[in-house]
Amino acid sequence: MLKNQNPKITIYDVASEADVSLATVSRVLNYPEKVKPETRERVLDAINRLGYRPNAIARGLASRKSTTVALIVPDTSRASVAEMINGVADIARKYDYSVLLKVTNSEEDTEREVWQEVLASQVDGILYLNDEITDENIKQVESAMVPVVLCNTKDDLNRAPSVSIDFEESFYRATKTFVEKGKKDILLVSTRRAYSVNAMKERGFTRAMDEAGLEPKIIRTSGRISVNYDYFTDYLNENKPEAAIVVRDSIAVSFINAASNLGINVPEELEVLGFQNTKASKMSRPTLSSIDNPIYDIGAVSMRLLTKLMNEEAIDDTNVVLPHNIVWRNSTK
Amino acid sequence: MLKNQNPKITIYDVASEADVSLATVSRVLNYPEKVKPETRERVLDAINRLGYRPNAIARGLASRKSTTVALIVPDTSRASVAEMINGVADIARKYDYSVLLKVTNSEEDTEREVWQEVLASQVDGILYLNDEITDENIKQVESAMVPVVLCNTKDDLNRAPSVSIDFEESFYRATKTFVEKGKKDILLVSTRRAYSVNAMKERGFTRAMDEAGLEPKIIRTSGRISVNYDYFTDYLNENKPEAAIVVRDSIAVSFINAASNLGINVPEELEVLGFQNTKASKMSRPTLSSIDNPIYDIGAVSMRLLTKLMNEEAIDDTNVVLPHNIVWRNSTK
DNA sequence: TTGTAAGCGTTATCAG
DNA sequence: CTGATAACGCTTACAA
Repeated sequence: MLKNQNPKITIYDVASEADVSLATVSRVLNYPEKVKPETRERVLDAINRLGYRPNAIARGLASRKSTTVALIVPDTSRASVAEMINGVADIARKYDYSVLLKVTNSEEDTEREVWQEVLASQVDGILYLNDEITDENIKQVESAMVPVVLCNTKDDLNRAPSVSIDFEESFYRATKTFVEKGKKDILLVSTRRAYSVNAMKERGFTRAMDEAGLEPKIIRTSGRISVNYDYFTDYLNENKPEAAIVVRDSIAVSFINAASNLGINVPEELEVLGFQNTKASKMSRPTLSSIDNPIYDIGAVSMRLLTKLMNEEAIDDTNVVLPHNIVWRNSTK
Repeated sequence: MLKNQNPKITIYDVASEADVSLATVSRVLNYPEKVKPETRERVLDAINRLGYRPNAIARGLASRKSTTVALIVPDTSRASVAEMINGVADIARKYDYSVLLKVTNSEEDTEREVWQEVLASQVDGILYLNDEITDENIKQVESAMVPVVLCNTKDDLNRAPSVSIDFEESFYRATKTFVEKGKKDILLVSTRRAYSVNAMKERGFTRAMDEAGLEPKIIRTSGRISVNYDYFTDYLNENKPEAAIVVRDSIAVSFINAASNLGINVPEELEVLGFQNTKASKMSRPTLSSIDNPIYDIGAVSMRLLTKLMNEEAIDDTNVVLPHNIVWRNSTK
């Protein structure tokens, strides 16, 4: 690290080097077409020679735009959020936006703080990524002075722009697939915590079961791997479902492992379908069939939508629903 | 989103509300002890009443500090980087730093661009997270005008501050454990791409094998799950190692799956040890023993080290080596 | 097409 | 302990 060296060169240095005023330098940077080609060349030359890079902060202050967006996430270690971040980052780079990362750890206090910080930080837009949208969140979104996009979630009432698949429909269709195969005893494995997206999944499941005149059985677990395993073992000792649809791949893998350990043959006696299509689905044995949630695309499309909102471009629908499909592997027949 | 509403309130508004000069407001924010308690109260009151939040950008321009660090990562979807980001984010928040996330996609061009952007963005420090440190990287580090910390990697020559475990030692010790159990035919499964950290792991393995007078067998695979699986199947048809140490958990799981599929009993006939101790190790069957790389801590400690560097605090050693241990599960005896 | 000058919202240096 | 006032490095009318 070179300190006190490489004295920061500013727009003034470039101006005098190119023998123009600083306004002209600024123009070639922002509106090159407004500058006569020759002088433009001269300025560009000077910029290269000096290795000048405009100070993003000064630029932000003067233009009242930071070309930065905040990305608020609960926890980066969940496979679903990590891959989404890649999508966001790629598109952000493409449109020359910087990404300020804020991790809330799913704690309400932290989340409130984070919103405050974000508003103070002068970002031009916000990407909010969470499994759960509360009314407080919606208020936060509405009171923000910049556009906000919800990624991978959706407010039931469409009060905020969002990008996700149709969770309810995906579980409805998945359930129907099993119904059509003649399964009667179909189980939905959901989470204890009432994530609003899981509520949508449950609705899709229940609707399909109701339509088929079958009883919609739902069990709810915590998220921890070891706890789940024991819980599933107990459950499967008492019950013999023919098929199970699980709201998260990692939970589905625990479910399969518990079943296998009890000598229940997957998929012959019990078919299992996960959700998300993460790497875990390929590593499990048998490999896990899974509803594919196009998470990278969701990140990318969210960021793109946000750029449109920030530029006040016309948009037909601010609630984007991406298509999804089911990847069939060996945990189903 | 409320636009053109909630007119941005500035330090001037607070000043007049509290009937002091803006300088005083600035002081209560930055050096509260330099302000008489009564006026301080008055100002604080005004701040609350108005809901004032200092504009981070203006502050950055005036103070020539952004209280922002850049976090450069190759790809967020790798389990190891995602969890590290959590560690970085937690400590950054604790010290009131913002985190600018830059994803390079492991592409050299993007990486070069990213360094340029980062230098222009006036961050106060840089966290560089990659499996591979090239000489070009070291040059970039050295030419940066702000401190840089390498996370989860290490330059052989200690030319840059870093935080990681002792990769070589961890593999040396792991190998020795197998040697002491009487294994002779021990295999190291590494990657084709010559990541410098994997080179260190290989050195540790080779040293332990050499000391024991055993032949250090190393195979190298690509990173893709399906390709690996076939490759391992072929290999295990021809060879019957007694133990395998694998440079990454996900690869280790593929290796176990390939072995199991061939009827090779893990751990009875073949013991397998992974590296990283990710969630995958608990989901695999048999569960995977793994060298635990304390990745969250590495992120946290890196960020902490960076804060010290940025504040020019005295530091005894800028190359931090964190302890590690091995978690034994069912893929070993 | 280019230059001048007034901000942008803070911090920081000096007086007082 | 507090108040003026000059930066910070850039964008953007407005003039020329």
